[in-house]
Amino acid sequence: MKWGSAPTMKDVAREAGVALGTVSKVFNHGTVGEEYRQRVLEAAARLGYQVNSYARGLKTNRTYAVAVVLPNIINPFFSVLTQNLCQALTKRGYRMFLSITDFDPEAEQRYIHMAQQNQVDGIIGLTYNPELQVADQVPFVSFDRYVSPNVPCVASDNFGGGQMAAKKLVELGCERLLFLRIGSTVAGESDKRRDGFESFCCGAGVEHDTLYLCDSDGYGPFRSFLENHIHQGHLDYDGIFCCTDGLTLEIQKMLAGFGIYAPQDVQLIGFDGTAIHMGHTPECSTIVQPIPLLAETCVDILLKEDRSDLPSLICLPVSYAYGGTTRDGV
Amino acid sequence: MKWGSAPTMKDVAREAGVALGTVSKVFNHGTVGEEYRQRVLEAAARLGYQVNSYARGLKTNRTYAVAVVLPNIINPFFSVLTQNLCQALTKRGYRMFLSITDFDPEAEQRYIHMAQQNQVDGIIGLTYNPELQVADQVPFVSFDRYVSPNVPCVASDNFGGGQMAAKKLVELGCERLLFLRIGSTVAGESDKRRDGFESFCCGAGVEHDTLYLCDSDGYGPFRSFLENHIHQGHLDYDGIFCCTDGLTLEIQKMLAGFGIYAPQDVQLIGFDGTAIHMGHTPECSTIVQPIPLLAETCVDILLKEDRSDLPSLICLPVSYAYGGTTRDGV
DNA sequence: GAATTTGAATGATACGTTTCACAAGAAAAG
DNA sequence: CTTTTCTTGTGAAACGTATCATTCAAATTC
Repeated sequence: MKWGSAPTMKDVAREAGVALGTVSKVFNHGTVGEEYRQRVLEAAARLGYQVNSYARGLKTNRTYAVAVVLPNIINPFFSVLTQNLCQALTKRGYRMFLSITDFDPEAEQRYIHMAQQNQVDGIIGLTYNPELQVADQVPFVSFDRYVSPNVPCVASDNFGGGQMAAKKLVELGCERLLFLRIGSTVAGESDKRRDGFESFCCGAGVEHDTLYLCDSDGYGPFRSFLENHIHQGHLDYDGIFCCTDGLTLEIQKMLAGFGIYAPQDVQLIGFDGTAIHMGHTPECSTIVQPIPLLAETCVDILLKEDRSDLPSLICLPVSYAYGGTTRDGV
Repeated sequence: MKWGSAPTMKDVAREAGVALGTVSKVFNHGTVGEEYRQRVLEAAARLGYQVNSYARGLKTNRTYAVAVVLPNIINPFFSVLTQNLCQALTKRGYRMFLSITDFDPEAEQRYIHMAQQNQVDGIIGLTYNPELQVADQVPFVSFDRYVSPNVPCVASDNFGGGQMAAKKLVELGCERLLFLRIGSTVAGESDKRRDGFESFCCGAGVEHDTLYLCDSDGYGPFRSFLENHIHQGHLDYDGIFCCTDGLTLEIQKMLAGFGIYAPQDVQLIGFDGTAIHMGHTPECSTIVQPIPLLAETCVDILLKEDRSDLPSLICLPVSYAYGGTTRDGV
């Protein structure tokens, strides 16, 4: 063994006085006699041998690495999701290779390409590029977004969550509901929150309005909208469903600026419930996404051996959690 | 080229009618005639060829991958740091392997081992295992914590930050200061916040107290401490420096429960300032860590060619940001 | 005890690159 | 016209592993 460079199997074999293949078997699933196994393990320990995973990857075409492509991890929902993905992958013996796109469609494509350069056993992506090219070569699971017919999409039951929020608000006495949304221009599963909300309202004959914004619009339009619907210190709506916990908090602050407080004057329900997954009590009443389950499911589907007959959309159940902005205090 | 398996350089060479080595040169820094280069590139495009980075890694011993080992990424400080690390690495053409230890010393050691066996080009770690074994083989940069003599440590100027906080509070009229800390039992650079705080107080002859807790203690002791120092609705301290923005918010809530409000009754300063890096205005006045710079510095030092003569500790400058919990409102 | 099966060690081969010594031709120098 | 220098294409030889067809001995069966 040359000094300075890492010891190889050949070194271990020489040190242990066995054949190369025997050493290989020890570090894989081969059957090796107990005596030989010990000899090899000792020699390996003595030399500080570690498997070279690049040589292994070259031979096996398996890398035990999965690429996770996300717009960012600053948004608590994404950071909690990432952490759960990381744990789910680790549990199965996989490592996580994280790419952050910052919502840049080109970056998304670039990362997907890079990941496919034979470096990864699969990709989990939350992408906004509507014309993303994904080679069938590498297993791909999409989060929240439809990519192409053969790419499974994992998401929360956004429709059900929207219904749940509206139903809850009505049960708590609300009579004029409002749905507020801000997000990407590219539609995803999460936009079904509105559909669920409207479906319930229409079905139950509840008065309701909707304000649907894109990130580029900023919060300004919310402010003017609310302003236009406040008369003599009184808001036209008594229940608001916001597409996100983050938005809920912003709206709460905004309304407080107008002297309108939750839950006395208006009840607010958000979506995500990440605070719960962070071990805190939620800062607002919310529809909780089952993040750990979402992560597990993504990984399960991604690593499924049988790649034929994959589901195209998996919706996972959400739940409601009280968090102070509604009048169902525990 | 066998169907179903990715095309190799050999396939490209055959397709282009050139030698294997020529193809290789095209995808590296070799000098190749313009005509040949075109032929190769076209053939590669036609075949959809992509470099197999495992074979490349095997030959070059360079993987362009860096492992990042963190306790979690749910804490906003860590998630912002991770995002910045990711960007800094990407900018230099490196990929990021992310491992989450959840503060488990064994997991830390396991991940470091794994990272080394996976032949990453370097490791950036924030670890709490006091007896962490790090092979000199792989470059290592530690965040906030001293690991061993030859492992550079990158951190904010925590001492200076502590001084700054105390100074600011005094400038804003505080006369009895309190420092509150909760964190790991393992000491790190961030514990110098207290030292800086005390240094200033002692130097300036300011009355001050300190409460130093570990995670396992929970917030209970804070509550009792504060309770014991409230007499007739009046807190003994008029300025509190909390070791973290998160703690600041907790303390603020706790005090509000006692009818004591910031900044009227007491001024609070936190540490981290992640809200700023997330594009929000901070929720509390705070000492801001220069997270982008921290990330850049970690990466710079990690990837420095000349590994001799590395600094053992790099302290980066912090700054103060107003956030509503002090009386210096803009 | 001979024949057969089983279990385990062996070592050559291939994976897809990079690299390097060489060759071949063109250009420059004498 | 010869010699030298440069440029650029070539193909063989690693890199460290997994695999597989062999081989060899021991265990089992008849």
